[in-house]
Amino acid sequence: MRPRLTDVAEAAGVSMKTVSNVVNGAEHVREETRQRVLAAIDKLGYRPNIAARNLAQGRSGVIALAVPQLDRPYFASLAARMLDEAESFGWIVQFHQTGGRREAELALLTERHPARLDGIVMSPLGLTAEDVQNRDPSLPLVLLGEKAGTEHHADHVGIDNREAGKVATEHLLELGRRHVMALAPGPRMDDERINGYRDALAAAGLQTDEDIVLATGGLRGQDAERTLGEWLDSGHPAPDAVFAATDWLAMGAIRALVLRGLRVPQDVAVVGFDDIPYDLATLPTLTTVAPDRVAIARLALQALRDQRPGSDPKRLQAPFSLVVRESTTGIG
Amino acid sequence: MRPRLTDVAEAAGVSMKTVSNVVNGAEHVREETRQRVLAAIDKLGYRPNIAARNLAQGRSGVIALAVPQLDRPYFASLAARMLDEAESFGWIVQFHQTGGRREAELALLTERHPARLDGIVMSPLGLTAEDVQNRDPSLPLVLLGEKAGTEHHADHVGIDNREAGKVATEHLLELGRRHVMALAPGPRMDDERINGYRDALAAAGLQTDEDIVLATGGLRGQDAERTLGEWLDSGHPAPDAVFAATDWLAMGAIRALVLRGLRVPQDVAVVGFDDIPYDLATLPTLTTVAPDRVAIARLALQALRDQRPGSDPKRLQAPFSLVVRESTTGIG
DNA sequence: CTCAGGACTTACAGCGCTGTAATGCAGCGC
DNA sequence: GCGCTGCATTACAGCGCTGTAAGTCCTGAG
Repeated sequence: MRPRLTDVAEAAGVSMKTVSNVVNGAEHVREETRQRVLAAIDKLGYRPNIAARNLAQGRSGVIALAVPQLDRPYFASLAARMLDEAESFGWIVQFHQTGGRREAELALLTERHPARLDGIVMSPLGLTAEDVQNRDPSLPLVLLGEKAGTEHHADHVGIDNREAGKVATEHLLELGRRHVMALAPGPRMDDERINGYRDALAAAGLQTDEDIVLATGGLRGQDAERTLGEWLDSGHPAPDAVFAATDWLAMGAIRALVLRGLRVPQDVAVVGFDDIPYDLATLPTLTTVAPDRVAIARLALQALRDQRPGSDPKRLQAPFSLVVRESTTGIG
Repeated sequence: MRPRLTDVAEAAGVSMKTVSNVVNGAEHVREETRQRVLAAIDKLGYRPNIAARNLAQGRSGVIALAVPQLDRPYFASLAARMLDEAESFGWIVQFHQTGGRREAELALLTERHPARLDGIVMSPLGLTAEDVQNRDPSLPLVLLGEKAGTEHHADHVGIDNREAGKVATEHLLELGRRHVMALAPGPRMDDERINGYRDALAAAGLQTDEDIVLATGGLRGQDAERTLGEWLDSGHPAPDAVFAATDWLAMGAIRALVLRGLRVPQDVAVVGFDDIPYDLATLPTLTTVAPDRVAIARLALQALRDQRPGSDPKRLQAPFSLVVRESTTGIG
């Protein structure tokens, strides 16, 4: 049988509660007592029973992490880091896949969960600002990512997309490219990443040509491949660089370019965004904006832990970096 | 306050235990009583408290899923399906990343977990057969994947790698290729996937040339790129097809080929293995063996649930299919 | 030397649920 | 009409922990 608190208490010659205090790092335990208790814990191999602790505390020790799809590399790598960090917060992470559908996201916020959750970290796609506003305020919520509007009504962790878009575009300009296309899912072309792109052009004294800010109409590589392909096929001159709002779009763009005989990066340099892990196995490997996922995870969990019902939403920013690879500087 | 079992009992005019029986679908409850209880549950919006149930039952409702890295697309997509299936089994899935390190994998099996686990599903890399054999038999364990040896001492779910390797190679042979190279992490060249490759060659009346069964020495794309690159650079004639034991190796191989002016698939057709999700954004998209991940997840969880200490290890096989894409049949 | 007050420790109830044993109550055979 | 059987239901202890209130012991000021 697994040792319990009482067993340790008996072995150490103290009360159950004192052992509990030691385990939970409470103050007001004499050093000598603590040592005796720790020795007993060690000797018996005691580990606390989480179910009992949660029952007594009225919490579950479980938080939910909701992403559109776990098998999308961006979310997988984010989830991986979230997992690492949650461990040090003492949380078990329950994963959910929403498919980006509003009803699935909403269900998580409103539904009574079989296991009461201590909080939710969600990367929303379908959720509206009202949905977030009308949620149960007793269930801590932290939002990730870039779904405009929602972030005003709950704690939010992200990176400075505008600045990142600017840095990515500046990299292209520094390589001497002057005819830089932007590719985003759109049609909402007010995306912050694209605004950063505009900032960079403006700062370089160039005028933004809104005709080469293309909306792909979707997030998949194929969407970018089709959009850019049609654009090229209709006789437009090829750009000498492409800034894509996500890595998938960048990869799709590279397909469209290469299939038409253009060389990347010699003819067209391409920058992506997200740094999804593909193990440097694509050709060419992708220059991209890499969000600091460890920081995102840590900030999100801290915010979740420290959230109090009724307090004002916090907006937190994690750092990012530009990772330069073959798609802008070439091979070798 | 959240309604409890007693609240429902009071509302329905029965005992707490009867409500419990209804909730848990027990027999011996009169239909009329059941209806009354269900109405009360519905009216109060009752949901069971998992922490309390687990405490009373001595289980935790949590299983662990351990994979080397969650941000590797293969494991991410497997984890995604595992999550879907676990829901219908009433399990919360606790994810773990082992990095493929034996000590991390072993720790999961031997360590006392803060939350007692109801079972572990693990994709082992470092674990030895002895480690598996000497584990705590009271903790149900199901192994996934292809770490030879371990599967004899615990329930195991996989696909028929040999048959799959054969099917993949046959596809290359059917395209008229005759000089088919095999690429595997090695140096253990008894890999079942490669044996399937040998089977296919033998069935076609071709002799296996063990000189073109190359060991990459690692799982990453770079490993395959370097291995194949060096082989080509040292003057060997290029094969007209490559069967790679994983998609990453296939992608690395494609890099090595294309960077040397060979066209895929015109000069060299390439088949991978695993069907990791890259959204059809690579160029060319990869022909590959796609394991049925839903089946794998379901079989694994069923096995976990039905496992009894001391019973003989079961070996379960999930189906697979060959997905034909550009890397063998070309573009368009 | 006394006593207030802080440091440390303990006893005990109770978190919400389930398992077990016990009880109630028909219907049945004799 | 009695005991028996088996279904339906109940009472209650207890899962292992933590919060609270109530101690006990010691120190230093008066």
